[in-house]
Amino acid sequence: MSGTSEKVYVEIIKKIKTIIEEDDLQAGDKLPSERELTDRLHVGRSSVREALRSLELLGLIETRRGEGTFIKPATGHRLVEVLASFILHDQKARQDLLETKSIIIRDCIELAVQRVRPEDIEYLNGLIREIERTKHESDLQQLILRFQESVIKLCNNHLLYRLWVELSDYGLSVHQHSFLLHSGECSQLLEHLKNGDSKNVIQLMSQTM
Amino acid sequence: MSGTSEKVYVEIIKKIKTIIEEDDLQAGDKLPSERELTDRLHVGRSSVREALRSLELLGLIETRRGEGTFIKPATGHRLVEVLASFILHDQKARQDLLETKSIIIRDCIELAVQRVRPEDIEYLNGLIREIERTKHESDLQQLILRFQESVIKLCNNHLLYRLWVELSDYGLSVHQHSFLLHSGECSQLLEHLKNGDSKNVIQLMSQTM
DNA sequence: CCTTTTATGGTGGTCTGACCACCATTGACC
DNA sequence: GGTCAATGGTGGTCAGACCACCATAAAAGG
Repeated sequence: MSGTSEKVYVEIIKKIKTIIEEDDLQAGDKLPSERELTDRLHVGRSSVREALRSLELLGLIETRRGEGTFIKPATGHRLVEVLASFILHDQKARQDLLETKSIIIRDCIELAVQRVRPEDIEYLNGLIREIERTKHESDLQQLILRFQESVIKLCNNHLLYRLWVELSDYGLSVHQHSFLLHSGECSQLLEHLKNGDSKNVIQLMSQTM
Repeated sequence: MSGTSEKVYVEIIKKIKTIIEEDDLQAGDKLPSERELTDRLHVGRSSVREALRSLELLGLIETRRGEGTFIKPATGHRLVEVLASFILHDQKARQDLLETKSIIIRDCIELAVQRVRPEDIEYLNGLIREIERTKHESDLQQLILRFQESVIKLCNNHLLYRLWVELSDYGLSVHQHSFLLHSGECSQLLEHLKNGDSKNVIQLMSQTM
């Protein structure tokens, strides 16, 4: 007859969300400790932990032993990992994954060529100069990955960008490694981008599956 | 120095996945009880519960008090709910959402017109006949929703379809209600589909935000 | 005075045991 | 044969205990 038919741990998740909003907590900020939440919400610590563990698996928070629980910047890594391992069973699913990623890339680039600004070009130019200067292989990979991400980000749609990131991670869990452009292709891509030639940009980025 | 630096509840999730694979459990099947998992995996029941609650929040399993824990068919409802409430804070995010959904719809339709088969047309025709016969408002909404879903599904890419579903649910949590076609528009849409006229199909489906 | 070391309190991580509410089945009763 | 109560299994929740880890403060050393 009471109001709360919801499970306690789901209620706690909502309360935590309320706390975040009321205290205006941002990514990186510390949440109240498990024991404090236990006292404030009048529930058992195990229920608090069930709520926190769920949010952790979703990638929304991060717990550091001996320190506390912290809000994570919104990326769906863990989520992807779990969903991927549960969902990517059959061949059809993998094929759909590749097709979808290809489509999302195309969508991003089409928006990108419309929305790219001079300062974006300048930034990418700087990256390419760094890429050409770099001697170390590991640094090179880092830079090229950042270049690719930056190109996708030009779509100026964070949700679409995140979809790309998640699909890339899905793919990673299938292929075990990611595909990077060569340094020469980066400067080619930038040229096409400057010319508004979306077709060739898409063709290049589609290699980065 | 041991192998397991991972948290116990994450290990348990992996073990559960293994159990599902080895026993070839399908959606709807029952998982071992919490106490049995406790014994089999040599861990505490609270850790087992942390794992199960996490999977429940992800929408991968369902627990029924007094009965047991069951595997759910893969849909991301709860996930969407949680992510939406946590992520959809600012106006930009909502704008990105609408744009992304619009793009995904376009992608689905473009694939759909390439892949639609005669039997699909026949099925949609049947739905339209039902829609025209129906008198009850609630039945009508159900049918139109199924029609819209069926059209999206024609893309024959389950991942893309699920993205659409999730984005629709996101949108639902913003708008509090969904937008349906009118019954007349359904038959118009089917005509365009038969003619391979993706532009007009996209235009109609884009209203269903 | 400053640096290093040690002690301490707070934090998450895990396990155990207990009790409750709920459900399905069984078996006694009518 | 049908009805209903007892029973055992299940998830739901709580309380307490102990451990490992971290940051800080206090004490020791230079």
